[in-house]
Amino acid sequence: MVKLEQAIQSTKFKSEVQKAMLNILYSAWWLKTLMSKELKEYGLTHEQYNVLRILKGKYPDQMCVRDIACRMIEKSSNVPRIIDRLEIKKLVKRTTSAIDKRETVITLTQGGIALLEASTHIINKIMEESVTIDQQDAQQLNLLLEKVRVGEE
Amino acid sequence: MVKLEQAIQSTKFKSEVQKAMLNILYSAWWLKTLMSKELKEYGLTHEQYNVLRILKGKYPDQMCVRDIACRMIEKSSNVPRIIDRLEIKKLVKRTTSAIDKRETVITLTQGGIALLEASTHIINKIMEESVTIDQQDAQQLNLLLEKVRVGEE
DNA sequence: ATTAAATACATGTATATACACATAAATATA
DNA sequence: TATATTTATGTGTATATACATGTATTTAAT
Repeated sequence: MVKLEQAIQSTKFKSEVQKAMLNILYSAWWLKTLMSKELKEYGLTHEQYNVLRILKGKYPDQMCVRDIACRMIEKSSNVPRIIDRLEIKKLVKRTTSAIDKRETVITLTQGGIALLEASTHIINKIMEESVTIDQQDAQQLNLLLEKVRVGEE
Repeated sequence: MVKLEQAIQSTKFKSEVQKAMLNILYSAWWLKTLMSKELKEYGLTHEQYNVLRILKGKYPDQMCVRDIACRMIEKSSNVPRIIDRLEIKKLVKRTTSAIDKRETVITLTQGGIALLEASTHIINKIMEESVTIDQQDAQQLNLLLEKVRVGEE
C-alpha cells in the first residue's frame, strides 16, 4: 500500500479533513488510471467506456444525448464529442428523433455491445483483484463520501 | 445531500464495492468543480493552483520540474505545459540550473505568492463551508481510502 | 398565427490528460 | 577518451474538460 504521504510527498496537512479531500482526488486518479490501462487494450478511453455502459443500461432502448449526459459521472463531459469517436469506430449509431427533431438518438451497435461485454469482463476482473475492501468497508465508505457531499445542492 | 443514485441516475450497482468506486470518482469530480469555480475568480485552473501550492511548500527554495511532477495528485499531469501558463502570467520564473543544465528551476514570483495567498484564503473558507464532516469521520475516510488502494505498487 | 423563450445538440477555444518521442546534458561503461 | 545509457525537460498528437456560443426546433405567450 502507498500512503497518501508517499504518493504526493507531503506530510503536513492543514487538517484531517483537508487530507481526506486530497485522498479522494488521488484515489479517483488511481482508479481511473487502473481502468484506462485495461481499456486501452480495447481502444477505449475511460469516458467512452462510461458512455457505452450508460447506453447498455437502457438497451435495447435508445437514448438521447441529454439522457446520457445527466448520467455521466463527470457532469461537464462533452457527450456529443465522445459520441463522435464512438461513431467513427462504429460502436454506436446516431439518428435524429422522429418525434423531436432536436434530439439525436444514440443506438448501440452489435459491435458496441460485443466490445463492451469483452471489456467489462476484464475490467470487473481487474477491479476485483485490485480493490479488495470488503462489503462492510465499502458500505462505510459510501456513507462517508455522501457525508462529504452533504452541502451539495 | 445528493446521493450517488440521484447524481448519476442509477440504482443498480453490481456490488457495494463497485458503488464505492463510482462514489469516489463522483466525489472527486464534485470537489474539483467546487474548487475550480472559486479559482476562476483568480484566473487559475485547479492544476495551476496545485503547482503553485507545491512550490509554496518549498519556498523560498526553488524546485525543478521533476520534483513538482512527483508531488502532483494526478501523476500524468504535463508539468512543463502547466508552468508555461504560469510563466506567461508571471506567477513563476524559469531558469536553467547551473549545477545540472538539464534541470529547469522554477521560482515563485512575488505576484505568484500574492495570488496564491489570496486564493488559498478563499479556497480554504469555501471548503470549510462545503465539506462539513468532523475530524473523526475524516480520519475514518482516510483509513478506508488507503484500504481501497491496498493493491497499489 | 406570429413572436419570444426554452430546449437539444453541435461547434469553437483554452487548458489539461495521457502518452510517444525528441533533444540535450549528465553519468556509466568499454 | 569515446560511446552508450540514463535523466530532465520539452514538444507533438489525440482525447477530454470546462465553458461560451451558434443553430435548429419545440413550446409558450401574445
